[in-house]
Amino acid sequence: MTDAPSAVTELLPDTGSKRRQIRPKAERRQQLIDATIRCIAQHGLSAVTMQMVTREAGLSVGIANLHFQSKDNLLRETLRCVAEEYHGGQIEIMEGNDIADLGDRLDALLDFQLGRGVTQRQKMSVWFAYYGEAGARPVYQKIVSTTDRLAAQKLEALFAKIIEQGGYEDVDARELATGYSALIDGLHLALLVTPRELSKRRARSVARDFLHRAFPQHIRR
Amino acid sequence: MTDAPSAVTELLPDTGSKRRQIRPKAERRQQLIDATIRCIAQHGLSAVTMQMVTREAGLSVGIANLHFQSKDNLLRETLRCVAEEYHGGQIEIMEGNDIADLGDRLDALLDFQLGRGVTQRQKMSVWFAYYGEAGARPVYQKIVSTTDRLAAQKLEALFAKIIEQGGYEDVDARELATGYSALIDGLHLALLVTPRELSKRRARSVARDFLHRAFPQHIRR
DNA sequence: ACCCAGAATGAATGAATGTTCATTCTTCAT
DNA sequence: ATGAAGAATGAACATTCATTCATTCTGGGT
Repeated sequence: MTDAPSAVTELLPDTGSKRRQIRPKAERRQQLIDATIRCIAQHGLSAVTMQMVTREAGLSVGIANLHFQSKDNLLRETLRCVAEEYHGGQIEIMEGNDIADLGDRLDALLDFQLGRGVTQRQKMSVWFAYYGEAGARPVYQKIVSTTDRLAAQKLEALFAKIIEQGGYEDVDARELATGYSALIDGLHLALLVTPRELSKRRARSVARDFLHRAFPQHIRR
Repeated sequence: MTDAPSAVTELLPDTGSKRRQIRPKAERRQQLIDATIRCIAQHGLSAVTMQMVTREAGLSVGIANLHFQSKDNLLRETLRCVAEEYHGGQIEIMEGNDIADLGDRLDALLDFQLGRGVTQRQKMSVWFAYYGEAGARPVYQKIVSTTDRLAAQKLEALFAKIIEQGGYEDVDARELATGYSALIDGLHLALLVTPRELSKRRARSVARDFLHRAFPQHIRR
């Protein structure tokens, strides 16, 4: 449930706990982004403060403005990081050729979308925290919709191939891709807000059901 | 697109614009909640301030703490208001007997869920703003899940009746209800974040497609 | 016509937050 | 060993925000 200790210094074997460490810029940036994710998940986007984030990262307050120029920018980069991880993972599965059978590839996609990595409460919380603000902040909208569009295109292409292969009638790839994406988002939401009502197992089952109805030859019940 | 003037005083015909008005408690509460909804939609939940809300309502800052005891409470009541409007509307359609044909009733539900009232950007923004914070705020979770559960039960019951009537095989009411709810939520999300990619018209078509696949006799393509 | 219960106001207050920058410390090339 | 480049620190500052409350104003009851 809880994560690893937040301060990197705590993980290193020999250093005294308060020794100042100098690390490359990229590493510090990631460290701060990870801390931001944990803070958003635990306290909510609107309650996150710079002091909270830097303390969670085990660093001083000034460092956040050194590596990111402002709180706004840190939050932006954190969203970009989560979005790229999610969409990147999807795209890798969809356009990779390591899984030949299309049904299996769809299965792998589903496992990724509703599996351990993505549906961790932390990541889901961040995801929807930003969605909540997206209506008022064009920057967030842009980050999400840019990565989103690419993934949607790949999904549509995969569906089109499956439709062709299976000779499915009355199935429109674009329409179905939109529906499937919305379904997955909705299931994530339900897992986040009402986890008692919906287990991950059942969420997967619901999504498989959707796919089975469209592609009965490729996805078995 | 934009709403009516915010200050009630502006609407009244004869009063000078700055005359102080005394109104019953319930009316002021609703006035403040409406203003809060507009503010959240326009600026995002995390940017909403008391001054912003009271100015939007055309009232002084002190009044918010007079009718609600704190900002926290105002936000809570606003969520409750939106949640009850949404779920109440659904339940009314589902358990009302004014629509005899089950297919038509399902159609009415879909129209409500993706029609003018609910998918106004304002309401959707509020809805997801709270979802975003729900992971960190048990109070929000409780408000949403309480109303949610009731609507889910009614939907499951409606689906069960349709399944019985149509003699549909291999369709589980509970599973399908979960999927449909998730789909609608996901479509709302897409309408909010990527309105360019998805029109309301197409969203409705996607949802109808889902229902058609499950209940071909009741919902025609 | 008068009064008063209580609705409404908004300046004042104190707490919290983002950002800055003078200073300290670490590392590594020389 | 030494010095310089720059990474890291955290006290200090200015700003913003929620909340309070002494005061003003309104409308209905008498």
